[in-house]
Amino acid sequence: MKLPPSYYLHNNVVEIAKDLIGKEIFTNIDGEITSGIIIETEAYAGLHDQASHAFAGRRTARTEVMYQEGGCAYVYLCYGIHALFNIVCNHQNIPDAVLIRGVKASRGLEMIKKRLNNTNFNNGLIYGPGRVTKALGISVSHNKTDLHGNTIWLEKRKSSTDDIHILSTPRIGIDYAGKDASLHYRFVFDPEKRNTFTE
DNA sequence: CTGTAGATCGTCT
DNA sequence: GACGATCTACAGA
Repeated sequence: MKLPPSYYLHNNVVEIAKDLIGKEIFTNIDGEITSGIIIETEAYAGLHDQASHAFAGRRTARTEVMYQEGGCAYVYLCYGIHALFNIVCNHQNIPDAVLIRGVKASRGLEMIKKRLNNTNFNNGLIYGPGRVTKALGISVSHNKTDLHGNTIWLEKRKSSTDDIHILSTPRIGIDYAGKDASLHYRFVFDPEKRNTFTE
């Protein structure tokens, strides 16, 4: 049920970001398997998106991962404290990525609680890119991890998500992006319908 | 409940 | 040398 390599090669990263809502992300950290169902994402459309680290072809040691073929992880440190997890998309040399901003805890609940220090568990609803990585045990050391391996991977679920319940809004915390700051590149599963995610 | 200061460090100028 | 795809705690109302 893992998402196939071709899934990440689609040339419209905005559609991928939307489609990722409802997929399940797994991590195996030191033998501890935890997972969460994706409920919030943001698309970063590489070359033509001022909000993207790779805007206008910026190519540095940090952004190099984004130019790899879709299907690997881009994890970087934000504000000196938080690891932010992105899924690299599209073909080689096209630096598209999707930021995972929220999940609903699914497998390994006790471990997830422990990682979150038993605070803000909120019935398993985890909002905020920094908290998602904390809950799943993802750190900057997982940068460039191949998403088809056995450390971090994504799976399809039986019940697909109904598009009607996916809302789009502008992205968060990117005021520096000028006109692109108003693009509806953020996708959220309707908070009022989130109970349909119950197993 | 709303608003804001402080934490903390890699990355780019 | 400045700042960020953030989060938390705490102050004040």
